[in-house]
Amino acid sequence: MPELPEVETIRSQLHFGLTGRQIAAITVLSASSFQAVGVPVGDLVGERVLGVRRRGKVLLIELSGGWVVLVHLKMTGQLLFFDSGGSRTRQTRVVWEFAGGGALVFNDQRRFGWMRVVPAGEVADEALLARMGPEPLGEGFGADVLRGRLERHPRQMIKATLLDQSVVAGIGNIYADEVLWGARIHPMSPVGVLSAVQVDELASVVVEVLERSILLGGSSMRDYVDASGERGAYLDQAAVFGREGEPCGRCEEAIVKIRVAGRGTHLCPNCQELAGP
DNA sequence: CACTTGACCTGTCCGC
DNA sequence: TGCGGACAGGTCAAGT
Repeated sequence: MPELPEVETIRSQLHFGLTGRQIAAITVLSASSFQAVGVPVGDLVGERVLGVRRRGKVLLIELSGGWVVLVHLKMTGQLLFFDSGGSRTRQTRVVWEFAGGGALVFNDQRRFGWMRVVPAGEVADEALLARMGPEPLGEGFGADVLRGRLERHPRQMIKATLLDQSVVAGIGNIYADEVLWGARIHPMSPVGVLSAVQVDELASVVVEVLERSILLGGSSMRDYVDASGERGAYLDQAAVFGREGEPCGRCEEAIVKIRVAGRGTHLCPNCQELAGP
């Protein structure tokens, strides 16, 4: 569930809270949640946090000593920062404690998420990162870049393409639906039939929606909270996601929920017409 | 190649 | 009240 706006919200909080802290202990309560191949966990004790970056939905916690810890929250992961103390729950998988107090707590109900320790020089070799497409909020992203990425998948349904992290980084199920409503594109439209105007519109809506969500603290379905435990407010004003049966904000037609590419998909059947060849 | 299904997990919600 | 099943959705691997 955490997509780009949620991960970015956590990133900025952790960058502020963790930078400069020294690791005093790491406790792994679920082995599959903490992947450190060939790296004794004890080797990280004493290292300091240099900063926290983000690539798509992946967080990169940079440590002294040449380590980087990648974090993917998948659907139910939470990363909570405590300035002092730090409380655990039944879902707590990993706890970092810092010298002088404070803790980073990784909760993950379903254990799909992970923390992965990687030497800094090998971060670029991570397949997930190596394949990842452009950052939609990065410099240079725009209609031309998006068009270039979409051209590789002319027959694919646009929703499946937007969910493909190698096309554009950071978009998940919630924002794919929101963005397609904003651009008035049916999620099942083949990429190749979209007009130039539609692709232009899509590129600008992607940026608008993601930026607005960051301002609102992201989306909280059930599990997502930011690093201080707060829920996000984006879904309070979402256009279609989670609003099946409610009137479309543009035309009053009832929002419907269908299945596209194996995912629950929300759209307005009136203003998102299925483009055909 | 495009698309679907299943796996990875756990919790909630629905119908009977 | 209990119980089985569908569903939730990020990513990868395997199957159609």
